[in-house]
Amino acid sequence: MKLDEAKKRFIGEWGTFGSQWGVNRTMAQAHALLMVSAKPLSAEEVMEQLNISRGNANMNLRALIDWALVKKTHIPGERKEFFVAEKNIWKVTRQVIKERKRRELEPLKNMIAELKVDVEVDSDEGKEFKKMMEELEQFATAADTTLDRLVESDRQWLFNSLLKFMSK
Amino acid sequence: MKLDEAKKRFIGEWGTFGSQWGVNRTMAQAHALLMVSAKPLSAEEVMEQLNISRGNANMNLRALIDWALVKKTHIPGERKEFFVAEKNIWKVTRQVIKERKRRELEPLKNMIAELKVDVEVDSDEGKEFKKMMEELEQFATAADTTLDRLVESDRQWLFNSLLKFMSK
DNA sequence: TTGTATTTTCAAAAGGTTCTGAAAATTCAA
DNA sequence: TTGAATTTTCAGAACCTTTTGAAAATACAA
Repeated sequence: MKLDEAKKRFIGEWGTFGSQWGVNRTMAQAHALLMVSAKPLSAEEVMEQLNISRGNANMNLRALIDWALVKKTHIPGERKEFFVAEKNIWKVTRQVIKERKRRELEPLKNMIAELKVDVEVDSDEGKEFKKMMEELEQFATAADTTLDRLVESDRQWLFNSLLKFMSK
Repeated sequence: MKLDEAKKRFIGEWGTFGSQWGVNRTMAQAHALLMVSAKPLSAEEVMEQLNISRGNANMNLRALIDWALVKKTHIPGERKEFFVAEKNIWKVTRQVIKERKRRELEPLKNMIAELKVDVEVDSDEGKEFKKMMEELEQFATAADTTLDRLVESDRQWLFNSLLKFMSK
């Protein structure tokens, strides 16, 4: 298989994968394109390679920057801006976990905590509801702390934890 | 806060949370509704509580059954079918991980393995690409095995691993 | 400054997903 | 069987998200 074809397939699949995870397909594709690109690419080049409009390229590249998965760069002698992706997959994963935790898990925890406190528990059903909220809170807290540890830890974390399990 | 209002807020938020994770909002809401419901509900009741059509209720309840998050039940003397959700949040999480792993991680792993083998590595860029695929594969495998362990393990896993980290 | 290259914005269009509701199919008590 | 209750299906409508592309804004060399 030619390199170009392999890259295209990877970009396509990564886009599909992303869209299953609530990430806009084009954003995931742009990320994949930059991940497998040896050199920084200009907005123009991203437009051409993905067959998308200028506006679309601009919007999705900025979203990637917002997620801290891509950085702007300058090339001496060039006026254009160029874009480079973080290529270390562990760093990428940690960054994604960090952002999603902040954007999603925290609001959820706040909501649960609030409902747990505010709800009237006069009926049996009320007590059941409160119990469910307490379990959810316990779960969210455990997940939160574990993910924090993962984000703070070095790239070996997953392997280490894996080895521990293997040797049990 | 009245129990009904608390339930409504929970259902709404759970729907939002789900839609950020690529799950149809209504499906997540139906799941939430059944999670906080003390009794099995009929399709009719789900329609009423969520203000959705018969077809929509049917489709999403079946999707929940397909994900093994909800089961059909019968109530003596009633002809209708009723629906109950798995209420143990650890079981729910394990089930979701299991399904998504199967539906998403496995195809991704296959694709990467294929590209890694098939790609021509005559150029430096080709070598770079292959290296990236190898890193991705390594990562996917580590994630896969760790998630398998998590799915197979009992509900204490997260707490145990948490304690280990705490005591380091 | 001025003029050109480049980036950003955003209203409208396109595309995709979800929902509705009525008709068809199924189930089951009698 | 029959027929009423219940569930399923699916084409079209509604809704939501993404994309386009041209105009406005910005950056910068001269």
